[in-house]
Amino acid sequence: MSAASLRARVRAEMTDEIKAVARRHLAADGANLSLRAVARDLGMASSAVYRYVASRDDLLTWLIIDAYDAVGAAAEAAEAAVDRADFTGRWLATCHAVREWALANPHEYALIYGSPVPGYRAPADTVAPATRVGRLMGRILADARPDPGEPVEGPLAAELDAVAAEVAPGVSAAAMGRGMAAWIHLFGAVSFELFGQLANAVDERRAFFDLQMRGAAAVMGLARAPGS
Amino acid sequence: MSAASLRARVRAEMTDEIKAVARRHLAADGANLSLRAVARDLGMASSAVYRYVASRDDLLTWLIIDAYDAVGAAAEAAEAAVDRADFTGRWLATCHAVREWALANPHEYALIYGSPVPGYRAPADTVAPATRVGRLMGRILADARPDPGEPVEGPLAAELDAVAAEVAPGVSAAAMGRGMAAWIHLFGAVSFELFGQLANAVDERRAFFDLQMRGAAAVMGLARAPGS
DNA sequence: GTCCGTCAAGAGCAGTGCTCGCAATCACGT
DNA sequence: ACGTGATTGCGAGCACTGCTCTTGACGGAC
Repeated sequence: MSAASLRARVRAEMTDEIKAVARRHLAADGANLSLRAVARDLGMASSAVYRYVASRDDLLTWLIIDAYDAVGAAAEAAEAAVDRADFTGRWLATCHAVREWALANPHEYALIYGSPVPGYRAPADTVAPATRVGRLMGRILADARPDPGEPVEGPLAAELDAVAAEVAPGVSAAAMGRGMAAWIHLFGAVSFELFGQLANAVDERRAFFDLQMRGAAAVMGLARAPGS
Repeated sequence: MSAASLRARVRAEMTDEIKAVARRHLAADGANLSLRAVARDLGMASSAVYRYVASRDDLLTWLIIDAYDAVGAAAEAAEAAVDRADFTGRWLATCHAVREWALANPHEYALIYGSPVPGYRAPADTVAPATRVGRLMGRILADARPDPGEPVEGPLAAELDAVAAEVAPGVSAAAMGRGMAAWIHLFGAVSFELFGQLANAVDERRAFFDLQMRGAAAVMGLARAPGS
């Protein structure tokens, strides 16, 4: 009948359902989700889900890939809504989108940007989606044509050039280094806020984050946003 | 006999021994250390260690406090060895000390700067040791008397002033904001390196980190290190 | 010398990831 | 149209976890 056999289609639906329930459990209980519990929620024996999921780590990998895709999509959507010439605006839209997604999905954020879960080794499937936000930032940086700055010395220069060639063509090694500083700054700020390092220090979370990311934009050498 | 009764002394020794074994297990297996396993290593029944440890979370809290103290001590020792007038040098010494401690004790680092372990709520005892590295950075910043910069607006300014009053007296809100940017940058960079976000991007880890932290020093407004 | 606090042990509960054999079912190829 | 074989689900079971409770024994304090 269909291109995919009925069996395969039912199987795909089943795996989707497992993923959905697992994501719900992840949101509720964090990374210590239990296969047995999702099996219970699905109304079937724990051993039955092993027909679809190779292991608990396998299930986590699915969720990790989905999470990377979700932040990436959120960031891209927010960035796309900004005037292409407003580089700082594009950068800030990206930052706030990432932060808001993280606040809305804290456990999923922790899954991808927190400490690796013990005994878990990230398979190769996860590296491609993981680069999505970085690539978006690279595009902004390349469009902004930042000041090349003083040349970087040593073997590091070649590596930064390689990174630039991959995500931000035409950007110098030094500017790429500053771009990665902003990248680190972004996820560092979100992680600190989410993981509680800002407790008892700053309550104006959004304003603080905004200040931080504007500073990062300046370091990167993005043009000042129109009307700010 | 002694000031502390014999009972209390034996008890203290026992808890120290438990902590030591637990730290060994943490280093080997990560945050999913099991009380039963450390009990086995100690040659006693799992139920016996509950005489000394209230719960697994309690044990984790001990290790967290120790870890905060250990990074703090490592950073302070490295920073103390640098000429007081060389602010950038003091900053870089702090950064590299933190990074090297983290590389040597990855699981302990993950415990304190990674995602919070699921279901674990950090007790109040952990907040004091947690500020140790931040306070050290504050002292460097205050000594460097950075440019006040443009005033920060809104309620955030008061919060930044309060933070400055606590860790870096005499520093303006804007400069404090830049100092916190460096703070975030430091731990963001270490976390990214340790948690695998730099994989397939940069191999010259130390040189990259050094470049990043020199950039952070510049952003903070520290004086350029003598002879660099 | 008795007494009571402290300690360690064992059994047990509820939960986990994961495996394996058995039974049923149901889409598919002939 | 039908037999069949792959696919699915189940239950029992293993080894493990955190944690509780009871029981027995040791030993310092009075």
